[in-house]
Amino acid sequence: MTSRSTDQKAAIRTFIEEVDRPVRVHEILRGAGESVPGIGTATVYRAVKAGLKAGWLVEVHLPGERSTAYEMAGKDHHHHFECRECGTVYDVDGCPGHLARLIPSGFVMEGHELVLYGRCKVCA
Amino acid sequence: MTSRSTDQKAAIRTFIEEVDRPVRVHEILRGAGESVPGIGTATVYRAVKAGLKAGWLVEVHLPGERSTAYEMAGKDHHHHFECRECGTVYDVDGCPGHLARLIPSGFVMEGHELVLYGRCKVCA
DNA sequence: CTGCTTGCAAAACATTTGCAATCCC
DNA sequence: GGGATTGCAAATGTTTTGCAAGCAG
Repeated sequence: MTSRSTDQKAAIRTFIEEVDRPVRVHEILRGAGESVPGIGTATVYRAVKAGLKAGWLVEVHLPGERSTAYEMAGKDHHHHFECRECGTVYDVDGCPGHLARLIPSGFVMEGHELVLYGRCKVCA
Repeated sequence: MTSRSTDQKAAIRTFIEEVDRPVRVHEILRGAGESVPGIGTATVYRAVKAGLKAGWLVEVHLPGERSTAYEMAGKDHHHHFECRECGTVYDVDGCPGHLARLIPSGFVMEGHELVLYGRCKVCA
């Protein structure tokens, strides 16, 4: 039941830390694959699942994307901006706040997710 | 290239109109299947794709859901609330607004998507 | 009739799981 | 050595596409 350290896990976590933006599994596979050739898809999924449970990773859901993205947890509360031109996802600091006022009484708000989209500085 | 009217297409559109909330393909299949028994999955996907292109349908992406949901277009600007208990998705009127202030200068905002989640009135 | 539509089955993807071989401790 | 871990392949679940048969116009 104890967790062991392996080259694969290290490469996966290091890659996600270094890119510092939401990445999808196939990007992780490519990135971590440079340090550990032959790394398998299942290994990435297992590491990601473990990271979510351990709390050092969080999911990022992007409208229009069929695959889930992930980024390091522990950042300040923030949201995302997806460029419709190049597909890159940027972190956006800040939050509109006071969202609970939007829901009907009797409902309990536990969280929210916000994605802005348009064109980034490079593509505008 | 012309579009013909069929019982399947009518049933699909009618069902989505009547439920008046985001629905997934398997829900449409069940709902429209009551009017047109034997309707196929591919038919629903094709009708949905056509609806998106024609503009009377819009996609709704729900965090944590593997399948995309759809609802009628043309409603007033609104967002969604997903109950973590029963999975039902509700429309939420209103919008935090002033979101463009969150993005760095040089970026151009074209739209946004917001999903609130928690427990609905029934499950709270 | 002509050719758009449909349902079925197979194909394309994303994600998960079973398993034998392998590696950490 | 013992059990966690890995890569592969098979299994799931979602969405798309090829195709022969069926219906709208």
